[in-house]
Amino acid sequence: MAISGDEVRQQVASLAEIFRRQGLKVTHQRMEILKELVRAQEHPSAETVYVRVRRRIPAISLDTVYRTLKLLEEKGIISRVGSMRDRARFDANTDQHHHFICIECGRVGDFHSDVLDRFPVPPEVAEMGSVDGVYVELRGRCRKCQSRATKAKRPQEAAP
Amino acid sequence: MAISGDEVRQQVASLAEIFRRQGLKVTHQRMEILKELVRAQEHPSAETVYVRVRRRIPAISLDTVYRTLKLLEEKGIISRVGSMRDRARFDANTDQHHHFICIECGRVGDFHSDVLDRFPVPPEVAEMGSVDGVYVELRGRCRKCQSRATKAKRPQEAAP
DNA sequence: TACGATATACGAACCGTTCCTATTTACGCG
DNA sequence: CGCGTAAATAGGAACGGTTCGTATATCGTA
Repeated sequence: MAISGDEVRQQVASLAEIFRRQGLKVTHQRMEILKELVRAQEHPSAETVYVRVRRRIPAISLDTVYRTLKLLEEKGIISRVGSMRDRARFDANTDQHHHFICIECGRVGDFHSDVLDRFPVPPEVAEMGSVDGVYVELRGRCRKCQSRATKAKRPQEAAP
Repeated sequence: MAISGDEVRQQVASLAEIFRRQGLKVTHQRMEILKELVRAQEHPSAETVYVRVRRRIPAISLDTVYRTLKLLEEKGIISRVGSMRDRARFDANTDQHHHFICIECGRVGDFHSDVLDRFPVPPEVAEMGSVDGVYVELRGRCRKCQSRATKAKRPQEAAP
């Protein structure tokens, strides 16, 4: 859940500052998109944000919404629910297990964990509904991508 | 990691049985698709499976691969990596938190868990690479979908 | 206020996935 | 072992979410 009520009004006043701090231009469209997202309680889709923002900026384009959401994500101002990979990946193993995923190359590794399999459902979640599965992703960089990055970076680090 | 080596050869012989047990026809295409998936070590995409199976069945269509993978998933014979939702969802909250997601309507709820945030990286994962994030989804049915399902089912249960 | 860099709107393009439909195939039955 | 029928496939067209290309408009600064 995001913030709400009076808090929103206070925060909205400083949303422009968030953009400025990142060296981004403060445009009408960006302000409304971020405002709408902060106000939203339910993790909206790009389309949903688009529809809502259009109430105030009827001429806004869906493309601007997509570009802005992507930008905000890159700057760490917002986040994205779930693992939006480009394509589906399949697994012949249907046993209870979890994944390590390289955020650079997409490599997937399996692992097992009793702690995760037995993770007790927190009371706050129990109120939301019934849980019948735990899906966990550990995200990081695989060996190969790590060493590749090191090789590429060393010259830069050595530079003034 | 799936099974491998001698195990594969044994299992392949009984793959047909897996289909029959589910009341599905045993076709050349299905056999090769499942065989390829069982053999694969790296959670391949539909496209990858397609390319590989085409080495043995040059005329197979990509559509058949997609239909078969979907079918296998529905029957619980294979699984899918990650949360392939239809569209991206965004969140103005960038604090460390996790999600409850209703598998029926897609509703998303946030929750916090120190246990998950502090989850120690298992040694087997440490060997794969460096971990810098834990993403957890508790999957289930939200209150609304639960009660809707109950209402819809009762008449059926009452029927002969 | 004018200028240069950056953003926007719009429509076209993209890409993974699914749908449509004619043809082929698996397999229970004689 | 050949038939008949329901089920599966190939091929291509369609689809939906997302991104790109480009001319125009806007922000922030000098």
